Amino acid sequence: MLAICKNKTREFEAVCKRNGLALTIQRRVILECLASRIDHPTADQVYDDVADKIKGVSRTTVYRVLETFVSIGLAKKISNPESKARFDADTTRHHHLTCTNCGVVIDLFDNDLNNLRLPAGIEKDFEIADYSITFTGTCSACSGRLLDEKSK
Amino acid sequence: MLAICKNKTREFEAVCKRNGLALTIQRRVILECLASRIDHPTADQVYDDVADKIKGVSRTTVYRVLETFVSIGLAKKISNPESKARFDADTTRHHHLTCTNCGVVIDLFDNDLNNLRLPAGIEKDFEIADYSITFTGTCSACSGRLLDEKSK
DNA sequence: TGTCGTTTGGTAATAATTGTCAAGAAGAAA
DNA sequence: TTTCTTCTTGACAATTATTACCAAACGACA
Repeated sequence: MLAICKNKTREFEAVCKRNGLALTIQRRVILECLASRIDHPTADQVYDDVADKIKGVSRTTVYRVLETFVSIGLAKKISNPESKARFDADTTRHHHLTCTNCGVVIDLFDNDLNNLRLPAGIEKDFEIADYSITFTGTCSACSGRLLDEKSK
Repeated sequence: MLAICKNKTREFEAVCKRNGLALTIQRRVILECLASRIDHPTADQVYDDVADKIKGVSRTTVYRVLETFVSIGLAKKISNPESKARFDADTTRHHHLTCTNCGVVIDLFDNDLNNLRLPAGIEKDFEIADYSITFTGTCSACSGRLLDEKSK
């Protein structure tokens, strides 16, 4: 995890430089915060984290910086059925288990799923850059909770 | 398409009855509207459609009814990276091409993709109910547009 | 260190969604 | 079909999520 963060920091500096973006404290801390989490936080959740570390950060800045990260490829917005954006600093191909009960999003890494044979002929109408599979269902925490409620 | 709508209407009546829900004009029209579209509209887009057909519908009602449809299985919220919910009356397994430029969501039906071999051992920690693949990239309309802009 | 263009913070505005509650319709019973 | 009960809706207020704006502050480079 630490190694990942270190690499991410180096990537951050390189990508910012390449894109002519200043290395500000805000960008640095927001990236660190996002990269250290595996729970695909919303912008507001990132803000809550960051607010403890930088006195007086603005919510606006967090939203703006996250958007910047997406545009330069340092982060991704992940697909989810909620009506708010969730961010992920891991931009490599992987998939998600999302609990329809509590909304938690769990990463799923799987080599076979990363190398699907795509249906022939699509590329004519749509240039596919990447894909991600969203598995919907019930996480183990919610399974237990739901069973408990039924047994009452 | 008409046949699909007819089936959907029958399903609508059956499912409402089974769940003890009244067959109101609002629910009927909202379902018809959603089922007749293939573009995965947001709640507001559905509202715009429905507002023409029922005098004085409330936006609240549209949001509420769509949520009801999801809870009784007549519709799904589809996963997308935007910060608003999109709905789909087709609850059978299928996948989506979403354009990262304009946001359009195109259906993709493919037998192979519908029968993926899931990684072993997951089911212990997460009960998978279904899955859907989101392909991200550029739709043909945007490809053309982006090329045009470059050539200027 | 000074300059200059980039970024940020604060606030207001907008978009998306939800909560509340009285009035109005559906469905069952008579 | 009329009445009654309960489910739904509509109007409006309240939240939540996100964006726009602009003056002040900061980072990069000479």
